[in-house]
Amino acid sequence: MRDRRYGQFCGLARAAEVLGQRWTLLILRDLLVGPRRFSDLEAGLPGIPTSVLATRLKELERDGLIERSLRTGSDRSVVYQVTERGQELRPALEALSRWGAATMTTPHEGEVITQASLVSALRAAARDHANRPSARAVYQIEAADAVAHATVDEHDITVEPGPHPKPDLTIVAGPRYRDLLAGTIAPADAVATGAAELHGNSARLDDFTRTFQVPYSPTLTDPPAGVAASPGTNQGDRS
Amino acid sequence: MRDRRYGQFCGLARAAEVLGQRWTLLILRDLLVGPRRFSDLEAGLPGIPTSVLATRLKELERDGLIERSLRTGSDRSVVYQVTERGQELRPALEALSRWGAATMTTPHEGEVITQASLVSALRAAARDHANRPSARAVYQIEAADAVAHATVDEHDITVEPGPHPKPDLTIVAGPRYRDLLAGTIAPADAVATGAAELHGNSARLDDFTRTFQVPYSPTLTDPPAGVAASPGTNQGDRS
DNA sequence: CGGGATCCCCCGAGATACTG
DNA sequence: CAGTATCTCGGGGGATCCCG
Repeated sequence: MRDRRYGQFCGLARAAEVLGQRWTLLILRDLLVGPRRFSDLEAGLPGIPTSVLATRLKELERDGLIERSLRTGSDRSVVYQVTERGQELRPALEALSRWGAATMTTPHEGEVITQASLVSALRAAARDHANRPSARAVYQIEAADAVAHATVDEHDITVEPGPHPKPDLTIVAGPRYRDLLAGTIAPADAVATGAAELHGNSARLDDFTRTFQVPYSPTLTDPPAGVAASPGTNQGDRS
Repeated sequence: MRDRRYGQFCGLARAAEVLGQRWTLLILRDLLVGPRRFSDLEAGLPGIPTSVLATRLKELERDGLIERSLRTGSDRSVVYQVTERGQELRPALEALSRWGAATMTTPHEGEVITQASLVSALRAAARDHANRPSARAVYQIEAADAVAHATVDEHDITVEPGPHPKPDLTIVAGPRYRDLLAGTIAPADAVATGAAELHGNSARLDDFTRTFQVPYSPTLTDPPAGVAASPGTNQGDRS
């Protein structure tokens, strides 16, 4: 566990020392959705070696971003959860998410959509209450095997994993779904082009796209992605 | 140059693929201050291997964050500068800087302060114009061997490297200077405790601390830093 | 002298197997 | 379920060398 320091008295350098290791940001993304067990994390991060996950969890605990606790009750298992210090990362991770979302024109081959990635993407896309419709609504969003729901009122937006019992509108995302959030496709055309399939009060789609928005960088040349293919399959949450 | 991908259709994962390599964030920090030559970057990033710097610059160019250009005129040399896509990273890097700044209670042994780190730290600390005094002012800030100046008016704050010909107030930072920005030390006590030495209109210090602010995490336990020692020496800008 | 390329060494990540 | 152990291999740290 050597010193991967940068030797600079600088906030960005300090952040990079803690967060710059491989998989660290994605582990935190998942834990910011909610407490998770070791095997939950492993399932939500396809490809991570167990040894790396174990090492990262120890480092993050040492650095004060997360803590282990023993779940009480029927299943006495270990859960990891973010500390207050870890919570403070939220604005920075959401800014990074939005920046990265500009390159997501289409999934690369084999890319999956996990429950945590869907939730954190929607949280990052949530607009300020001054810049969105004031109507209350509950949306359910489905993409590949991931499901999340968003509860919107005048003050807050909360996004949680899993389905909702009575959503006003359910949106089943197609391959070009992201273009809908980017404003490249008009909501009215979304269903026609296959960007999304709707259930429920489809008139709410307009409100939805004005409530959640991702940036769009027209100058981007995404590396050739072959077929704009199936997002693959999701592992992870017992929702 | 293998695929250090994460295999997830997720903005944060995409960002981590581009930015998560070692030294990348610090290279971008320096380039966001202004165009730099290879040797400028090398000098401003003590400890970076030239091979890593060359590799990172190629990757960043490939990913569209920076571009090489040949400087015209007397010195025909190569300069690297951020593209518009690179500029879009500013909010995310500033959020990371602020988060990391909370751990900067005292410099670790051997940590240096570079020109670019000082400039980017001040830019990240600049408060919204709704939350700061409206007075115009020019501040010069000196920390270790680094110097920067900030020009504040009602609308904007600009921070640039190097000294200013006629600052209203010059602040020479001592070891506990950051506590001043964090609000842990009252401005009136700053000079007495050695947190800062002032030249010029010292009544402006109050405005300064209300214009630039860094977060403070009281729960942090910084690893033992030995002596709260000399920040070392700065390399870098020909200012 | 600026702008790298090349070399060696070793750490850390990936992959898989195994254990409390 | 929650990790540890072991192996291999690519990439970073560090020094040196090279080219226009």
